[in-house]
Amino acid sequence: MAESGAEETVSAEASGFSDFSDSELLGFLDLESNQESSSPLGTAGPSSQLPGKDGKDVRFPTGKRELYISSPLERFHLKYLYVTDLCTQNWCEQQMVYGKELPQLLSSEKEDLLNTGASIHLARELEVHDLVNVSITSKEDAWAVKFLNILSMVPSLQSERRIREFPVFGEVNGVLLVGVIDELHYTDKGELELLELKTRRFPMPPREAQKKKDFFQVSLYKYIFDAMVQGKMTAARLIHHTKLHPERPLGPSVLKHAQQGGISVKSLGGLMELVFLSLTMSDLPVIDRLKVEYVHQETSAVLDTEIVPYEEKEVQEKVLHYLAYWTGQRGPKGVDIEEAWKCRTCNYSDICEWRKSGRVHVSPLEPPTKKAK
DNA sequence: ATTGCTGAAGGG
Repeated sequence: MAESGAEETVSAEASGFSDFSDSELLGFLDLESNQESSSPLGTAGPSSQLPGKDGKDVRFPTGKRELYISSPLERFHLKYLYVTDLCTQNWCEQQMVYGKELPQLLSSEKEDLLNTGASIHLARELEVHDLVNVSITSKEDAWAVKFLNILSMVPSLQSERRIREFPVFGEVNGVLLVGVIDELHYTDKGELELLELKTRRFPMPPREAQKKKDFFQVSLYKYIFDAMVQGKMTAARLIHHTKLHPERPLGPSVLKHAQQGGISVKSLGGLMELVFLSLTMSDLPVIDRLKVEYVHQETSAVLDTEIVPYEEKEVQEKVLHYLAYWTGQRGPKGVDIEEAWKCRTCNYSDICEWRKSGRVHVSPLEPPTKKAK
């Protein structure tokens, strides 16, 4: 489906905004907007509820020796978390923490692995839409681009096309989570299916720990996506978390591309309202099927395909547990002894406090145990 | 502004 869209590159003015890189806007390729597409019968999945009304400002007594230990969320100056933060946390929470504290370079071997995976993903993305560079100079611009992408993708999905890299965001237990869904499409049975592609260096199926993490990832995407289409995420809550300024003028490049996409907005606030209308009024169902596909990087051979059972309670429990670390209700936890093998490939095993605490006592340098047959 | 700030995922 190689549709040629307006391809355009706007180079970023190097005007002191080195902190902001260009953002990418998807080409608006489907302005015919076939809104008459039959709405697939959403086989009503388990209704997701977002707990945590939050909004309660905790007051710290100004009294004498009230010590306030800031939460990791505050210490790292994070207004929100990525879905993949929680997934890394699922792999090893302690490793995730070190990754935030010491974002050192990965080993080049690991870097190659990740880059190869990223380029395979990019190639797939380009199969369904073009990319357009948009100059941005503020976080409002960055979010506006994200919203414009959603506005272009929703109709595309509803006219039976697959969409890739769909942005999601949602409030869970008072914390904003942000992520990107790899792919969404309708199956021939009319079910809305989420597909997560995982590429692998070696032509072997994933082990249990890997699957557990990936299953959690897609389940969390569904949790957030469902809440979005059910109108549970509001502009007000998003603004609350991100501290976005809805009335701050958008940059010229963003405005230009909005116009080219047939969207007339002047402010971020107006754009946000459009997005929430689009999400809730487009007859989008909740996600019916979660699929993870493992593919060999070199040969593209499919190594494993998994249909993930969605257990809403388990997802909620896990998220609650992970967020308890972030909100300072508990300290970080490393892997259990059975998963000490993960330490072998961890960059932080030398300095790992969890290991020093003796909870894991398998040396990462220890040779693999030979299995006598 | 005194107090600032983030492409997400990439794979194991």
